[in-house]
Amino acid sequence: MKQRYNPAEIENKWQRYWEENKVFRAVDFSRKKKFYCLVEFPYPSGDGLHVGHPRSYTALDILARKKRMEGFNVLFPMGFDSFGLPSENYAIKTGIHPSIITKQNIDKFTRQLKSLGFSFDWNRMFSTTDPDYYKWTQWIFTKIFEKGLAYKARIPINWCTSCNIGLANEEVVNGCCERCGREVEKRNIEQWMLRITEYADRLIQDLNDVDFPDKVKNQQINWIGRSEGADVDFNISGHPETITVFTTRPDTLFGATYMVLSPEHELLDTITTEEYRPEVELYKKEASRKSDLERTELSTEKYGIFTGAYAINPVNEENIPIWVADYVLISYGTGAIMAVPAHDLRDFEFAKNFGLPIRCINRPDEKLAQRDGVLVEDVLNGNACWTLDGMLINSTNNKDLDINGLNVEEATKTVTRWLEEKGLGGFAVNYKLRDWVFSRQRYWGEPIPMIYCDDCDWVAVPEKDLPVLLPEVEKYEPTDTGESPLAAIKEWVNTTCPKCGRDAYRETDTMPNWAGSSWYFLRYIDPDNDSEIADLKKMKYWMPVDWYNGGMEHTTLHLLYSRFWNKFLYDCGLVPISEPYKKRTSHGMVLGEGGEKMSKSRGNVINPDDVVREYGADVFRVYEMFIGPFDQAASWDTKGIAGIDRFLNRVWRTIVNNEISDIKLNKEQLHLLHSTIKKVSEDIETLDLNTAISQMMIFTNELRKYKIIPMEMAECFVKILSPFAPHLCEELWETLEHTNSIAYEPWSEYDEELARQDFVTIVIQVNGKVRSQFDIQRDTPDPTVIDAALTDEKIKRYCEEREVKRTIVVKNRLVNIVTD
RNA sequence: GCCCGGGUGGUGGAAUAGGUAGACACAGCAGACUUAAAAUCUGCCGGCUUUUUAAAGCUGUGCCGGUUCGAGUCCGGCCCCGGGUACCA
Repeated sequence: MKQRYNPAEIENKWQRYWEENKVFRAVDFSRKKKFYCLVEFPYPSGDGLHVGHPRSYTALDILARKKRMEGFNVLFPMGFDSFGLPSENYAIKTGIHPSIITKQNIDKFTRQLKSLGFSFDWNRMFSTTDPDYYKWTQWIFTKIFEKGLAYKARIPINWCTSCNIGLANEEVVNGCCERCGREVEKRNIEQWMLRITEYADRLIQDLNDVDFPDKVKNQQINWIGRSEGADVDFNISGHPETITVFTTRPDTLFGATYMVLSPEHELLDTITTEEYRPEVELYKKEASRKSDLERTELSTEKYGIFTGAYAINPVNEENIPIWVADYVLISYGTGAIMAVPAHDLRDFEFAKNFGLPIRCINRPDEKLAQRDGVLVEDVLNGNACWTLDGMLINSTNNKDLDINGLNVEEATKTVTRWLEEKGLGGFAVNYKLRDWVFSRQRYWGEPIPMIYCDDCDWVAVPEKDLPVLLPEVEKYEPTDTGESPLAAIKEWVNTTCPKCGRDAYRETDTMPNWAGSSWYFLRYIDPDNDSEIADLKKMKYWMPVDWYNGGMEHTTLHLLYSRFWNKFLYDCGLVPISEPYKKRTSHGMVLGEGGEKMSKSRGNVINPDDVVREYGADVFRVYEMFIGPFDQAASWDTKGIAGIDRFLNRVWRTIVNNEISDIKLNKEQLHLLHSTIKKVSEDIETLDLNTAISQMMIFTNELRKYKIIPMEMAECFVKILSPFAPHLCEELWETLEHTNSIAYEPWSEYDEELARQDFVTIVIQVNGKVRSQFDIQRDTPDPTVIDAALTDEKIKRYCEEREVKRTIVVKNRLVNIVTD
């Protein structure tokens, strides 16, 4: 009589079996229905697998395994996103080539992943650093360039002085470098940019067609930050140029009392008068020195300088002073605003500081003002700011524009139309989303496949010359000029123009690590294709990804970028559908034992290898799923895992040590079995895996009470447990005298009728309080149930000397007796 | 500030559509087995109160109020925690 199973032994045995028999190969063009199940591939860090990784992989492995048993042809691939800084920084420290480190790390990850028994199709594995793969990453870039969506721009970018690297807006967290935490400053560098803004509207629109959590959709929509308004052209007194401003409130045009330019605005030098030039120059210098962090930190006190120039308000020809202030950003809208202090909080604050006029042109709606505790009088006098709806006043030029008496919406429409008619501006849309800074001045990334020729300008490297391989270098550090280490290799940099054959030089920037992950889901479909990114027919069979799970932290970066690339490829006719991911879910983080993030410095890191060694892979998998709701953060509990160890060993003992025979199931057994199959089947589809496991525990606790276990119960149960604990269940399946792998056994089915109970417990309430209960046949008619309730001994006591006014019956649940 | 989540026993968490709050598990306590320990098995386990035990009553899902026969669940106001975003005109 064995007390415990030996995980090491059976896990080894079955992992070998799966590999040798190619059990989890996905078959292209199989007649079965396809299911493409995807998890975000990892960056293979030197630390090895984190316990957070298996949370995502196990959940979708369970889903993938269930789908196979349900007859789907499942594609569940794995690969590695291996370009990036950690390997490069390690190379700088040790002088070992990043490719060697990367290879070691991938080997380690692969071994760890295999030890957990995930049903990946390892045959399709690749790494973004494989030249066979990044050839096509580069090729896609050349397509983007050819379509005019990649361009070089000399713009102020975020520069981390510690990493010596340009950062995308998305990599700057609170004005600091996402990686090292160092403050970020501004620096002008020529960068390759991708016009993701061109796709902004579609990236919002098409969210309607996909099954993503609202949280994810909202975050993407907010990140893209579409806002509608109007562009308005202002003439400048004494200058031929005009300054265009973007406003979401064209209705407030009559309330504009000054204008503000960003310190980086191109017309600032032109319009500044001699008298104010020294001050403005000084202010510009100060502003350029400030980092984004400082700019936002100083946000409490708005500060600016008068330029001496005046703009002419197009609606009423009024001269308004032009100021410069860094609360106006060059990177949004036109870098210039019209200031309406009476109806914009920032302008109000600024006007207060500098004694600029505040002119109310919108009488607040009484109800709204009352709700917000604002006195209408104060707004009318310019002593308070009102940004909400109301009735327009003081808003006519006494000629062709009069919006007095209108509300905000009506006035906005009227003014916008007027601007369009007069040729002074009109409807405009702006986005918070910026174009994607695609250049990195680093070594360990895909070389951007571009060649510069004095005669032909930038020319894309032709397909036949791809990939542009990373050359060997001696030093991996970026140069002090901020250029990539590649710039120092003259024989690599100097080349000839693919167009005209004259001397030319290569781009030395490399791609960001978001590049390789922007299309990897396509490559899994056809990983060995050496003539195109992937075969269109195969993509038509497999795409879209049916279910994509990943971290919440990738919502605004990876998820948006890869949707963008896929849409671009779709527009080129290279992929079959516009939205790559049909359904998206996100897993919560796995925290350390105290609820804190796991980190070496805290010394609370759990190593999956240790857990597998002590308890086995199946216990590890089931524990990670039992730990809490899948989409929420969960903290590791070393004691909690013991409960799962007990559970799986109980399952083992129950089936191995008991008599199992082909006997008929009684009513309770039928109900237990069918309700369990139902619960587990449904919960897997919603990734409520903790409650699925809980139900299987209830089932096991019942089953082990039996003297003789019916074969049907044993078999059905082992099948539904098998996605969770695949090694154990393969072994048990063999014990139950089956010779095939359980992986493709048909999923246990349930009968809706049998899953329901024959007898139900009816609770009796008196005036809403539970007083008694009784069992009765399911679906007993109401009058019978009421009768039974009223004749209940305890209830009789409660109802003595009281009149029963009303009875409420909830079918199969309760009776509530209302007395006076 | 704005946009999302979330506050349930000592702990992780359950609770379909407004219908028995605390499933399942961890920890704890008591017991069985054992020379002993581990493992395993059995029972108890929100708080307060009453009782002779079996039991019974009250109270209880962040706080205050409301709707309802009935609220963890719905509505209004507030507090706290987590995530995202931040002068976006």
